[in-house]
Amino acid sequence: MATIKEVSQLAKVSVATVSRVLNGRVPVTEAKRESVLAAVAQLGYQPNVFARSLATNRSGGIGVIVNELSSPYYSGVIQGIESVVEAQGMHLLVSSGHAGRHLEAQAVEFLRQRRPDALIVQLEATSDADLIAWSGHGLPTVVLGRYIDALADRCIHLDNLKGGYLATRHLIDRGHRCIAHIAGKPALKDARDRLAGYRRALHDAGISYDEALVVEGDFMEEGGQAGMQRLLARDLGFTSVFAANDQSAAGALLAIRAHGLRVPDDISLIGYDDVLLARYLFPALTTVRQPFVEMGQAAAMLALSALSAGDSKEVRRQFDPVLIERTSVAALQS
Amino acid sequence: MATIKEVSQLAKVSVATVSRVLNGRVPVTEAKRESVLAAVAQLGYQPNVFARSLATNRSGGIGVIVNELSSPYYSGVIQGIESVVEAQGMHLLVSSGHAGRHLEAQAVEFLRQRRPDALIVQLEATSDADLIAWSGHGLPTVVLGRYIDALADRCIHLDNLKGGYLATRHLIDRGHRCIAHIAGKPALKDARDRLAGYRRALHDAGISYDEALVVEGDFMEEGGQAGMQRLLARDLGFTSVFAANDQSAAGALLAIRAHGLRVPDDISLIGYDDVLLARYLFPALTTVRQPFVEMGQAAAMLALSALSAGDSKEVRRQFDPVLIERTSVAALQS
DNA sequence: GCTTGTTCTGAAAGCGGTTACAAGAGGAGG
DNA sequence: CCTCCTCTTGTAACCGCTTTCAGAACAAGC
Repeated sequence: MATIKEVSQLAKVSVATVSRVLNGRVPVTEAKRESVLAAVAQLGYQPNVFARSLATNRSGGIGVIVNELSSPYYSGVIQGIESVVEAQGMHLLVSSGHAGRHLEAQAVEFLRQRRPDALIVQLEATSDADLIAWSGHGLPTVVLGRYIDALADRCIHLDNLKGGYLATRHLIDRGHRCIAHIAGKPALKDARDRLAGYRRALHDAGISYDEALVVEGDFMEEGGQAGMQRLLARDLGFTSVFAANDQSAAGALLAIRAHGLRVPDDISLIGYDDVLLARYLFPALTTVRQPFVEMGQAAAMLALSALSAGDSKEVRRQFDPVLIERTSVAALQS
Repeated sequence: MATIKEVSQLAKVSVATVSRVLNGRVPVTEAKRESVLAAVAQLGYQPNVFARSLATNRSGGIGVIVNELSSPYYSGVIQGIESVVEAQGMHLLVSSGHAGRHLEAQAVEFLRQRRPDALIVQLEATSDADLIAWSGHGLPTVVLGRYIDALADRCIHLDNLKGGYLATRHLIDRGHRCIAHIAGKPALKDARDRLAGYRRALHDAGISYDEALVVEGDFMEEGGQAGMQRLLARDLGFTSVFAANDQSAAGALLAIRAHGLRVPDDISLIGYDDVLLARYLFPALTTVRQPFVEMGQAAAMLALSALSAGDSKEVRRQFDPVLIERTSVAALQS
């Protein structure tokens, strides 16, 4: 593999000049520039990124941490990040598969050692305080899926309260008054916010909140299924269910069907996220969409803007959930 | 950020000694070793990976190229790769979103510049010859999802012919004799192999191959839907369909339903891949599973073994498809 | 006690770039 | 024609680590 020195010899200039031509921020005589370029082409020269990073103390990499690479949520986000990072000639360092506070911290440490120029994290178990401490530590950090006051200009998030409101409101608009909710683990802010949205929508419609109509799920199919079974066993006469995410909704669907009821004829069902499977469920799931890819792109732009002292003002940080109507919700005959 | 020099001064040894205790392949007196370790701990020292890479000419990174990060196929594969790569203390450099020969080559070039220690590629448009040429170029390369003779010990793949056979055979075993097939683009080897498996199963069962029963899809929902419509329009009296992947099957399901028919009562349907949505379709899709995560892990192990002059013999390179029975296939009353 | 052999250790030479600094070239102004 | 500037260029000092090489230290053998 050719080095800058070989290029400089072939082009009959100094290595400094080669470097200047390649980096282009210092003017170089046209004749020399061409000579260098010709030598570069002839040798197929490619700068050694290690040497460059050592000298500049920049890696050209953006670190990304998500909980699970293969989940439909995060993979959309990463896709979004990747598209803008790579368009900037930078690369992605990914780390995943870390559930729990300790493992998350370890993942951050792991990436930090690789010295990315910026970090984008979507962490669940880590506290706000830790996040604040880390991002103060010299490495520009973008926080995905959470809003932290102290890091306001570095947070990309979606208003989950509004999303929960939207979903519940949709059911109310269709005539439903008795609405159950399969929540996520209360440890997750997303889950709490969606629940809060649910409660506010009920409140605004003058429907009183009934604790018995809410069960705790786990954002997974099993939890949705189990939650729905408990709900059905209580026999409270609800006509619709808002599940805190699509997977829970899928589980709920199974339980409803196993109970001999039909969606949406007997029970209307609405999910959250709009992942791929929502379209494929039968009936196709009405749900609340989170723009994963766009949020990933925004996160990447924010991270990059922190590097180039650029235009972080223009990056959108808050995203709105939007209702996607399919066929799992029926209007109630009244 | 502390450097090795500061550590050496604090520990009152030379930088060489610090390096030796950190890398641990050269013996160091116990007293000095402890002194160094203490200094490292006190300073919170972390080696600079750029300098290390420059000196050793190893990056500690594994490059991965896939077509689409957010697809359920590839994200499973990446998950698998990531788990073993990170367990080895190495990291992942990912690049995606490259459809077409030219962009694929560009992605390879992009990653090559970052000098990963090995490369794992799942490429569709690139020819075998190019792959052979690239992998001869000094960078250990593992090829996913394809079998190339010249690279036999560097290929991880699944026997798609067997998978196609399995699917078709399953329908035959259930009494079906008139079986349609929604294929993938013939440019893709996977698609051709599955079709070949379909034909062989028919042949083995003494059923003659009817070209009119096969339509070309695109591995996506739209293609599956359109293909199914064409098939139905031909009115050939088939009782079952083998779709070349689950998404096509999902599309086909839509078309069947739109035509006023039911699955599996009127038409049995079988897919391929066993991605998440297969379980959630209604009826749940009988399909052929590809072990994505395991294949990713195998690819990573193969890549790593190429570095450590290790035990590549033990890595499994060929994987078998397995039939997953759900409820989209009915036995034919005869 | 001296030689020989075996470990350990430190000095210093890379690895391949970037960039501060100084010097040369050329043009403008007096 | 000389001086002063400005614009390019080359030299060389770094960036922080690994590793070779040679010397130091120590144990063993005679």
